[in-house]
Amino acid sequence: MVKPIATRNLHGQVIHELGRLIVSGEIKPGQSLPREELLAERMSMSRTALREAMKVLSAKGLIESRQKTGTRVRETIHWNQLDADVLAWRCESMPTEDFVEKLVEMREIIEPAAAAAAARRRTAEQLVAVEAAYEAMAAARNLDEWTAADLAFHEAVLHATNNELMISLFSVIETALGTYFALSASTASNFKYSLPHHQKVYEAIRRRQPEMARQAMQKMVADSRSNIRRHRKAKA
Amino acid sequence: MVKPIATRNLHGQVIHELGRLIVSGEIKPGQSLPREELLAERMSMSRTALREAMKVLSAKGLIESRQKTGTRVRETIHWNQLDADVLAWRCESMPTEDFVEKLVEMREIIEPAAAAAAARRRTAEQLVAVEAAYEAMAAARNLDEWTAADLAFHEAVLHATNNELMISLFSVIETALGTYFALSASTASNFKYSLPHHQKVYEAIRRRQPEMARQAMQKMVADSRSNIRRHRKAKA
DNA sequence: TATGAGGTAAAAGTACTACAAATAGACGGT
DNA sequence: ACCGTCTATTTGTAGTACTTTTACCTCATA
Repeated sequence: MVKPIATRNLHGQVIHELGRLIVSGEIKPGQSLPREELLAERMSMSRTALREAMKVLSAKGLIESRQKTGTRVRETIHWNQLDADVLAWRCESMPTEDFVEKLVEMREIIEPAAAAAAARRRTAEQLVAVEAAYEAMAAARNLDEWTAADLAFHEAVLHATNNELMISLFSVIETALGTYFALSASTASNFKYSLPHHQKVYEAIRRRQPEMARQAMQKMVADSRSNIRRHRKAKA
Repeated sequence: MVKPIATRNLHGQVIHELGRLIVSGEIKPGQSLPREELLAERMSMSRTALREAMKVLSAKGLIESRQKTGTRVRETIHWNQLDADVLAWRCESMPTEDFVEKLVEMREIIEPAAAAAAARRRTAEQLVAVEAAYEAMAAARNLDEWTAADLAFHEAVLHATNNELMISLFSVIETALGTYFALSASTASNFKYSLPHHQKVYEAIRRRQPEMARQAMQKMVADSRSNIRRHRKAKA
């Protein structure tokens, strides 16, 4: 689930490093990178490996290379913002407040719709997966177990939509939940408070009640949104 | 807007070629590619260029390379289905009926929500962009002009949400509209029939009426969905 | 027979070099 | 002042050599 990012490869490290620099804004759009030969030398690596890393970044829409001109960082409009790596890099360097808002907004749009679709089309096996995740949440004895089960729950719901485009949005939910747990770590005491919400969603999906599922999920996300707000105020 | 796909680079071509083969299912998940040296020779290119192409595909989650084992196609779950290229490759080899359904479902979820958000948060400039696109649709004198303006309209709405995660979903809308026009080409005569829908959306965004915008957009998408259905039946 | 240590080879990963292709920008001619 | 041409710079491609990882085979041992 959560990838180790061990990335022991050389270009893996470089992808990560450059990606983070760009996404965090330390290298701004329009700005151009040193030419390959020089950059490779500066990072003490071969041009070959560097180029492979750059290809990956360009695949994610972060950079663009042209002969003679060199390589420049593209406008944020062109970034694959939904790419798991891009999202992760964005969160690494302290997610800004408004980014968290945007993540929550996405959840509010995606998840209720997904829950409804799941209630409509889920197979028996997919229901089992949702149930299993719910049970794991109920049984969780610490925050780690809870977060793992929580993620599994939301992923199972997305899978139950039987729409792979939907499933690909899991990267967003994953990131959103990740930052949520990071922000509301204070609630480590009663981390299970949202269990009833999850139960309602699960029940609605089981009973094939799309509208019920939508509303339950909507409440859950709205609740977690207000929770973040509360936490932020408490800290301010 | 629509990228030329000229992709004169060698590895650009290879990315496209391999990507299409994988996404279309001609090379199935789990299956492994010939080893780099051999594949490079078979495609009459250098290993260097081939590897750069493969890095891009692995960045999109399509393949995975490990030493000794070789390179294998990953399960579809891991594909970045929302990536513009992946979507395009998928449509190139005859989009299946259920894929079109999934695209429409995504539109039904995303666009009404986007319209509502745009009505809430659009700036003056963003409104101008939406208006300009609408005017262009009204002024369109042939199908090409219409499709271009239509795309611009939907893109402008997404931009007006001021949420870049939302904006990244434009690739999905673009693909959906593309296949829509491809399918309902028969309506080339009265291609402007959906103009009133667009007007309502535009008006609601102008007047900052989120719920109105949501409903108008919802109707628009629902209408185009039923239009596809009708067309399919007519053909069958 | 099972099991585990160790060796081997095969494939990807990295490095270096050389050259090709494109093109921004300078140069020069009209 | 304009327009073609030339040049230098930077990415793109190729080829080769070597390194690292690791699946799998071998064989000794329990």
